[in-house]
Amino acid sequence: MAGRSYGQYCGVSTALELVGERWALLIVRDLLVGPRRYTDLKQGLPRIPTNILATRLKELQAGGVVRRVPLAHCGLVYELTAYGRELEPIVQALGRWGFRSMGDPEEGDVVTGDSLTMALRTAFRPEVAAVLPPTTYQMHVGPVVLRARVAGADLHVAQLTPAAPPVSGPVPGDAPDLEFAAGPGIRRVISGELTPSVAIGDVVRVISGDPTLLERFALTFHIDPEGTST
Amino acid sequence: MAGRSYGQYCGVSTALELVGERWALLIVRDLLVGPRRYTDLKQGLPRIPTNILATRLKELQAGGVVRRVPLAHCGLVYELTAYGRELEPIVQALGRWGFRSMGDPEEGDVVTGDSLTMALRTAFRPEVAAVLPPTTYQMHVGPVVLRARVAGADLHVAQLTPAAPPVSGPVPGDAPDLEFAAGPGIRRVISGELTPSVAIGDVVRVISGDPTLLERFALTFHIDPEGTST
DNA sequence: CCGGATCCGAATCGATACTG
DNA sequence: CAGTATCGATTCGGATCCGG
Repeated sequence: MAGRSYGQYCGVSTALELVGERWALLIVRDLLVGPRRYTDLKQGLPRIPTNILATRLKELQAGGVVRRVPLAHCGLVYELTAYGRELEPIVQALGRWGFRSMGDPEEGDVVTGDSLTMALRTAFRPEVAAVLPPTTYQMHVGPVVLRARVAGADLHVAQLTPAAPPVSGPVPGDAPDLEFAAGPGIRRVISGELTPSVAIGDVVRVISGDPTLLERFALTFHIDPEGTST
Repeated sequence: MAGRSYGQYCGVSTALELVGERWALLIVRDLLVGPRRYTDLKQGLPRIPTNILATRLKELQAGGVVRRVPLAHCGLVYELTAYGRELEPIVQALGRWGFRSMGDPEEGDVVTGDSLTMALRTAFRPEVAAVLPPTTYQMHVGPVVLRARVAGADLHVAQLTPAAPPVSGPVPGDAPDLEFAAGPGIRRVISGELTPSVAIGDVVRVISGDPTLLERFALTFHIDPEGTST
């Protein structure tokens, strides 16, 4: 194993030995949304080989980043330790930094519920949201359906995607103020390259609610492609 | 190349495709200190295979992170683009996060001038330094010699290590207020596990100047091992 | 010396299949 | 559901070599 070490006594190289291997930070990204079972992770990372996932989870446990928690009645989940959760600002900063290098999606690229949830949390501007009225957005991106409830400086994202609708009553929470389906171009709305009004009908299709609320959405969720916001 | 893609349309995976490969962020770390020539990078990353270094530099250029700059009279240097420099807070955050997992150095681990320079910049607390008198520290860690000049909220680190001493006059700048040699245990001073007075004679050997200035050093450069500071 | 390119064995990764 | 096992395709690591 000495061959895998960077051979430096340094915080950065130590960090990279813990979470710098291929796929590791994407596993962390998904676990930042919540505890996940092995199968959930595999589904959220469609291209990860199963043996790599198993190996990474063992390494992350050995590094004190992830914990394996047997569930009461069925199966088990992986969850981040407190130490692992401290990676959230780093993962978000990486997401912000990588944001402006995302071109258009490659053939076969997917958007997952967890990645979109983290993207929303990354783009969320609490100080802007705080001065806007509480709003619930429901968005469809490909097969993913998310509900983002913004109230004051707080954001709560729920994934409705693979959930079988409960027999009685609609989805949890109140009805969304705005429901829309977005293509990949939603990225340009988040970055401000595209104004919401232009986006409507092009990359955004409003399903229900007041279309002008898309403006509020763009104010609430924003990533400046120039690094001005750090 | 499609086999190397994470297959996700997401800022984090995009970032990891740019700087997530092995060694890439350590190259960035060294370039954050300043432009470096190929040979400098190779020396600062003693364990990197030369073909990997060449490959990474090409990939980082293709990603717009690094630029290749021919020098006027001799050779050329690599330097970060503006986009690459935006990785500084991320590299620092990784260094802070990894800091508390650094055990004692493994056999063969090295400390380089660039890694120590970044470590100092990472541990530097401008708001604390601002209320302390200007101070110049000169530290020896293994073969590395660094001079850190703290003035108000500003820090300037110079590497004296491999520099042939100029024929006339001493090293640049004024004489250090405190000069000391530190072992790996200096880490415990930075983290506050060890008080400066205890450290003296154990992990720190004062060469010249007032030994009580080590206290000021520990106040100026500090990384809280608990994630309280984020 | 600087800035790599080349070659080769060892380790890892990726894809698929299989099991308790 | 939660992984192992297997195996070819890549990549990594170490060393050497080469043109300026």
